[in-house]
Amino acid sequence: MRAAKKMDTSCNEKELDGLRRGPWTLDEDNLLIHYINCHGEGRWNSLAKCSGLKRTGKSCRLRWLNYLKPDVKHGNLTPQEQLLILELHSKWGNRWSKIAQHLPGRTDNEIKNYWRTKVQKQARHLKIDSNSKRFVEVIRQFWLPRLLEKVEHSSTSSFSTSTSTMEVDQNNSIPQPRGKESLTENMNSSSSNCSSDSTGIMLPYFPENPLKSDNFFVDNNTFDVMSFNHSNTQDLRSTDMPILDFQLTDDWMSNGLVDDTFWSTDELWQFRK
DNA sequence: AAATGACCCAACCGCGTGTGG
DNA sequence: GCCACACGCGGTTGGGTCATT
Repeated sequence: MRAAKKMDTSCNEKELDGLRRGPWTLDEDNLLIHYINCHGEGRWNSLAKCSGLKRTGKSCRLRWLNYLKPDVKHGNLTPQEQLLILELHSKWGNRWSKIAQHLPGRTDNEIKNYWRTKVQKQARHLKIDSNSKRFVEVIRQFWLPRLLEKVEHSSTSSFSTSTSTMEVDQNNSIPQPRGKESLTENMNSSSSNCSSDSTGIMLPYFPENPLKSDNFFVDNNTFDVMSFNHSNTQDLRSTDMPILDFQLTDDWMSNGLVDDTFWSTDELWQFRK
């Protein structure tokens, strides 16, 4: 475990005003877990004081929610989860906690790190602003079809249908993957809600503040990543996209790159020199 | 084997929001 | 309405690890 490695290094630990900072030790973790098991979580400042931890309430809360909480998943994001992140980010932007609500066991911090290290990295390589419509289009045209194939493959090999269907809290605002603004839906490029940018490419419509748009609130409560129309991915793959100076690697599409545990975005791009 | 740079992620910080007195 | 406090969110950073030269 990565944290365990860090626990060995106490040289970075700082103490300011009697409060410790930096990596958590095993003893601190155990103390926090034990205290929460006995008293429950919440009231973080008093928890920090009463537990005997020389940490701020904030630090305790973060450590618990992001790492120690039993239902926190550790390990690489599945293709299904990556697909969902791309989909939801296209709707909500950097609303990490909101996105995380729809990925059980994943934290906003983890999703945020994924976006910054994997997705934004690709945007940098392509010299495209990751928040631009153009990058959304790149994702829509190239990235999602591959992820869908990946999802499809993993669902037939190791995932059951139920694991690819994500239940969404009925009481919360619910994204509509099949809706007008769905990235995946717009892969069909036939949506009437597309707009055209200066390149003449049809772009999906994204309201400036999706949270205020009724279009994102739906009347069903199931997000089924398997329900997307996969048949068009072949068509998309053969579509000419002359606007960008890169191409997808053929290798990625071969069976050899299917990995049940993690899909590297690096496999997607092969840059022309 | 050593040096260097890139990558990754846990943790911190500042700020906004909600709540109770 | 105002204030203080607690909590949560999003952005950023520090440093350990990995890959490359």
